[in-house]
Amino acid sequence: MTARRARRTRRVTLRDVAAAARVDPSAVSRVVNNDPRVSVSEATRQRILEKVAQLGYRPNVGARGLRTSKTWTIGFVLPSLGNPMYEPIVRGVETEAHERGYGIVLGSQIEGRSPGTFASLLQEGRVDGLLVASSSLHDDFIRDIIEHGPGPVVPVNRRVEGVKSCVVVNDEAASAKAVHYLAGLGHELIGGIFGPSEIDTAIRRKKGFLEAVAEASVSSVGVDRPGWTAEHGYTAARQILRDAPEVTAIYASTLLMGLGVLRAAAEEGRAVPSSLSVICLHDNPAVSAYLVPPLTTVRLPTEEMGRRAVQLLIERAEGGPERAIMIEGDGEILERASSGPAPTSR
Amino acid sequence: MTARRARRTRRVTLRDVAAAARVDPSAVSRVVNNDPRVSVSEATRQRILEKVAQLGYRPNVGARGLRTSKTWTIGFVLPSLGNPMYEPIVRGVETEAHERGYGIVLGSQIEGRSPGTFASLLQEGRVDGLLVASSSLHDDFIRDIIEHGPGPVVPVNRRVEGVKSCVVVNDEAASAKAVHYLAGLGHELIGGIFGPSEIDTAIRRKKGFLEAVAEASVSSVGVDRPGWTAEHGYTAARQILRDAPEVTAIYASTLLMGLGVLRAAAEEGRAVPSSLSVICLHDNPAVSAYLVPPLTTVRLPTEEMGRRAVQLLIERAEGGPERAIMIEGDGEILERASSGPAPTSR
DNA sequence: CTGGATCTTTCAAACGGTTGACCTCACCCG
DNA sequence: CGGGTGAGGTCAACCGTTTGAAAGATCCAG
Repeated sequence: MTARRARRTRRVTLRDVAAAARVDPSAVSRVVNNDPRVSVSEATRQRILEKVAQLGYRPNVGARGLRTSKTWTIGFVLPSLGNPMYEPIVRGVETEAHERGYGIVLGSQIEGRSPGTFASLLQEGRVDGLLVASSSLHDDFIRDIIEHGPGPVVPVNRRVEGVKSCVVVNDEAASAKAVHYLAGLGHELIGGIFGPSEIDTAIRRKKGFLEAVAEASVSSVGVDRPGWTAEHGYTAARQILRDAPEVTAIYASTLLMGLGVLRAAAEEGRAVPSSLSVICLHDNPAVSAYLVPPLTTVRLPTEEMGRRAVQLLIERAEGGPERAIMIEGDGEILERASSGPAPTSR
Repeated sequence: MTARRARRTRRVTLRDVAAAARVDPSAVSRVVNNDPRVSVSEATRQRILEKVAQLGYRPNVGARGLRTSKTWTIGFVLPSLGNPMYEPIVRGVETEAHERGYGIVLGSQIEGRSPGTFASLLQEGRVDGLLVASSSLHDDFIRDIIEHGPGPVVPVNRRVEGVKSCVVVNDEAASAKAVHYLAGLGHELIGGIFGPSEIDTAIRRKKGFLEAVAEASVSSVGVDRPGWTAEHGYTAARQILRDAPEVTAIYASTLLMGLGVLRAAAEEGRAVPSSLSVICLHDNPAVSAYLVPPLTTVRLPTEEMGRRAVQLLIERAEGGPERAIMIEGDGEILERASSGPAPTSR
């Protein structure tokens, strides 16, 4: 009769290691954690480390967390993952967290999920703190989470009224840069498509756009939308192209919106870029470079934003002060085929 | 002097509730968990529940997990989130997990992260099981995780040789359906673009494609690529269009690849769909509907795949048997503007 | 009024680590 | 030779829950 494979290798505990190395569990714990307060001879240290490696011991985070009240886990609330601009943020968050020994638990913002859902991540001791990257949650919702969650909460890529901590990029400057770029190409009437008018991120983008328009002495026609998707970009662009067909360029607040603009242009018979230039904020080269035509974008340091957000959150979890971080830089224009000189007026 | 806001509301514990309700902590525990083995008078039950609500008590998952060796958390390994086709899977996984009281911890597959990284989620007792949705990890890599992780691991959207458990959709049938659809439009030479030739998912899609090509008595020219991105689709399509310009339709294995095909077509001067039809597997309407032209796709029940995967994993974590699940259905063709009748030969 | 039987409640031992305090030597110095 | 010192290690309590078992309370029949 063949030996049945063991049902499941039991997890290796501190005690197992201690027994194998013939020392007290506390000694193992101190070696594993490099506790400087208690000395262990080099010989036993080696013996312990050897057994740790040999048995493949890994401390149980739950038990450790119980004692130290640290879970080594960060909660990350974000909207639909379908938006390609979240990819670099997630990568930044994941990488930084991983490097510092933290895990990430996902809190997708799925239709109609209440603030309590996210606050309970904190209440249940599942996470040490919460990152909120959703740019479509209402401020109240986020304040509600903060109110009921016993732990730090840091908004990412947006600010929330009354909440000091946050990590953002300079959306305002980037939007302005896009406008100046277009103005530099000779465009004199520029369409602008913005997000939900009550959300900080949308407000800052719009502000940067409008100020630059004034500064560059060009004209503009702007439209707000209650979301950031391709559909929002599409309907907004249709509206602009119908109401003000003289526009020769359109600025969109997000990559997906830019997608919608391209389609609207095609449907309205506007060739891009000869008759209409299109530019948008936030790049994801895996997508934007393969559109027809490839989309000109303003790249912002979003991966860094993710990393810094994790840093700030950990800092706060360890008792650090509230801070607002704006990552410097006005972005980099990635010029692709969707933008070009304004058509010479006839 | 104004009162300083409390530094942080301490977490409410079982003992706090017990003290408030003047009962033993164990009574609270049993009420909270509806333990049927021990009875509690209706009066005290009410008193306890009242205090629970009043204090906002939520059991600490870490402590509970320590005792019960269940973390109520599932690990989810997936590649870059930039791929819009993962969105529905993630949504399915997240929703189902949430409904069953589980949390999701993310394990992004970031360049050069070793199997150990993922296995340690299990070893550290962070999760009860692991879902692996990456269609670009090598089989060995996944077997390695399974080998070292003390807990169930379920591949999603792919099968792994030697691993029975998995959840997939019928990629083969869906690919075949795409081919028959094109054949039905009169296309007689169809290009096929596939993923990494050693990955099960790519193999099944290719198989379905080739069998349908034979069945429909049309010809084909196929290309394998070592990944699934727009760039892979782009280079593959260029190659096909150059080597076999007579093709009148191209099938791409993923949405992003389809994107690349559209761009290649534009660059080669092939109008879509009048001179070249394009279709791809897996839909994400937030993207595909806004391309120029909107992309015809085959939609598969990927959200359900995510849900079923969670179900199977939980089942396995509770001691259930290994099972392979294929979600029925050959997909639904979402006909958009990128496909049409074959150009009539001159 | 007494002795189960039954219902309600409490006790205490885990789970796997961490950590302040304590113990035991050997060694050194005056 | 006594005592101080420091290195090397162990003890035991604790973190917040769960859960088998025991203890108390209540009730009913004899």
